[in-house]
Amino acid sequence: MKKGLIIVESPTKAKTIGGILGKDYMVIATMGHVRDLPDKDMGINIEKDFEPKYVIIPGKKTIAANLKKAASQHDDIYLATDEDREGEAIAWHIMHIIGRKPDEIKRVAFHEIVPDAVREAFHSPRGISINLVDAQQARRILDRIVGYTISPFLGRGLSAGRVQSVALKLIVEREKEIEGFVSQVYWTVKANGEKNGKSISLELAEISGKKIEKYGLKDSGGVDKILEELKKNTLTVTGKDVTSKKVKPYPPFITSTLQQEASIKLGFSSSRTMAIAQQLYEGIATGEGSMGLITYMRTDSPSVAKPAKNQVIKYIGDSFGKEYLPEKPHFYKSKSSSAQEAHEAIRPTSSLKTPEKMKPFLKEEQYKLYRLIWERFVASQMKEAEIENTKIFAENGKYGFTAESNTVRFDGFMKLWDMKIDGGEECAAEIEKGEILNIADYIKEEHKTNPPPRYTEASLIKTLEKHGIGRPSTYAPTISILLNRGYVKTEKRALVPLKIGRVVYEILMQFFPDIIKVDFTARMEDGLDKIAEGERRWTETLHEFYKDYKPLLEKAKVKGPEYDEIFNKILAADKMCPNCKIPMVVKKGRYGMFLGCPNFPECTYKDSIINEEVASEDKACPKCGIPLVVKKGKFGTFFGCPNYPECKYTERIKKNAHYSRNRFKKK
DNA sequence: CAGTGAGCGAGCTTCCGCTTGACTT
Repeated sequence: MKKGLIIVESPTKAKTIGGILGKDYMVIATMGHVRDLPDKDMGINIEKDFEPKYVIIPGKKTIAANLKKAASQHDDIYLATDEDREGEAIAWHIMHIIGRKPDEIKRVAFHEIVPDAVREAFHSPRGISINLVDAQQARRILDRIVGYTISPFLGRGLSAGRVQSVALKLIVEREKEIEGFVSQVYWTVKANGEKNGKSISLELAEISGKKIEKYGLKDSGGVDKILEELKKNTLTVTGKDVTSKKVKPYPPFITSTLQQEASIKLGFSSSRTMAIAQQLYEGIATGEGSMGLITYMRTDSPSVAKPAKNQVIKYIGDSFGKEYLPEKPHFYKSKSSSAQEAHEAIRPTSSLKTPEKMKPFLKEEQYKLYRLIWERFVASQMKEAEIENTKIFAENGKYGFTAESNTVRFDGFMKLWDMKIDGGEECAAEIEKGEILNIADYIKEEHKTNPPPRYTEASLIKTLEKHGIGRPSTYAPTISILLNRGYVKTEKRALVPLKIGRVVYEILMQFFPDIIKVDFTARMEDGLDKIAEGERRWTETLHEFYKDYKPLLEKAKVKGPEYDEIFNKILAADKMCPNCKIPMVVKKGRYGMFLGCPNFPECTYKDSIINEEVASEDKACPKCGIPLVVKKGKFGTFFGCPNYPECKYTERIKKNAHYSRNRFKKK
């Protein structure tokens, strides 16, 4: 008989804990949630104080059975799920599944899976925090109500939710901003010359002591006059300002920053980054057996376990020299108030496993990502870089010019972590006050203002995180949902809304504007905090939400003409029925949306809706090498080769293969 | 589920968050 049963979420965590505590304990992994609201219906009795109906998740029946069996064989049961809202709820659900009372289980938690922290946690077990569980229930139920009432309102194949719909809103509104952007022409004036054989360029910054605003010179004729005047005089250096500044390293990675950097530096999508990180976490076969190379990859905390910190500090001293160590070790904490910090930062499990040493055991993409994680972590504990900044001020009559240069005095962490420092004018440091500059020419340069850039997966995740929307485990899946539903597509890594996405956005703005406000989640989180702190009952928070939500729902049920107008305006734009010569309208059938003639049933002409932008994706026939075209078949639209019937190549439209929501579902 | 080379069909699938399976010939 073993001493006790330990229940955790992840199999890797189970293995590590087993290794620390020895064979006296049995460790089981739940693979995340085991019990949840049912899939097929709402599962909430709103009239009865939002009473939830929980069921074993279909794909988790075996795990639930294993848990029950193991529990019956052990007296001591330790629920060691993550110490956050979801982890507490998982522990609570397991308690119910195995049929134990609160005083018959022990709740233990640790933020770092290192021997000291784990042993200490097992010495001081606590009970389940029902307040935290209630906060999770409120979150879960609110999301279910929103998702399961708005989605059917939109129609088959379409969906809405607290997180995905805000993501969609950000993308659509950015696109509108770009479409409505009016570019403005503006000018800059430069003085180009040389000193000691090096070129220098100063920019006009002031006129009569007044600073020129950004995009301030809009008149080409006026700029020409300035140039004329400038040519009459010399340019004298009137000031030189040298300052030194320290640049701190970046914190070690958390999920969102890893996804951002992997996108920028490696060109990986969020889901690809997560899949590769998962491999590094689960274990890589090296000469000394299989071992996890990185810590857990779904985290919102940049904190670092003490042994790991000591190890990297020693490594830096040994490999780079003591001068690369900061006076005091850097300490990082989360910037986000919504962070739950159940895990530590994403870092190598050992700093001594350098990317070069590990390279023989890694696939190319694994190596690239591991290297990024390793370098970011080691750099995060290195000394600040020292940058010397030189500013030059020069005058030509009433016109003031400036030039700037940056020089790295001490590279510090930049020895490892590439950071762009704008060098500026290389000879600015050699210029002295009082000097008359040798200016060959004054020129004007034409510029135009640019619209804001489209979101990329990385910048969207950054924005969502900033507003506390979504969690480390959902950033990549949320983007996959938008892609798979045909709401958006990627174009050179930028997210571009499609017609279907615009329809959903317009409908949500019309009927549920409050739900897709960017600060909706923040306000929800405030409510959840109150529940977690025991200041409020979870049902009260839900009642308060539902009081405002219900009228919206009632109003939406009526739909009204504006509902159809939005669909027709975007999806049936300019499509005419060839028989009746009148505009077609969007119809909703068993198999989804299609275009029909308003004269139905007299006229039965119909046509498919094609999310045209999807069709324009640069997909080529692998046999013929020519772009595929959208075809219509009995199961809807698909990509086909234009060479049909000679070439019968086909491809399914949409479906991002990286992620499917229903992987655990069984028939 | 997968699959599609023509022309069905007018209300039943959907959310967010946890976590990666391991079929019997």
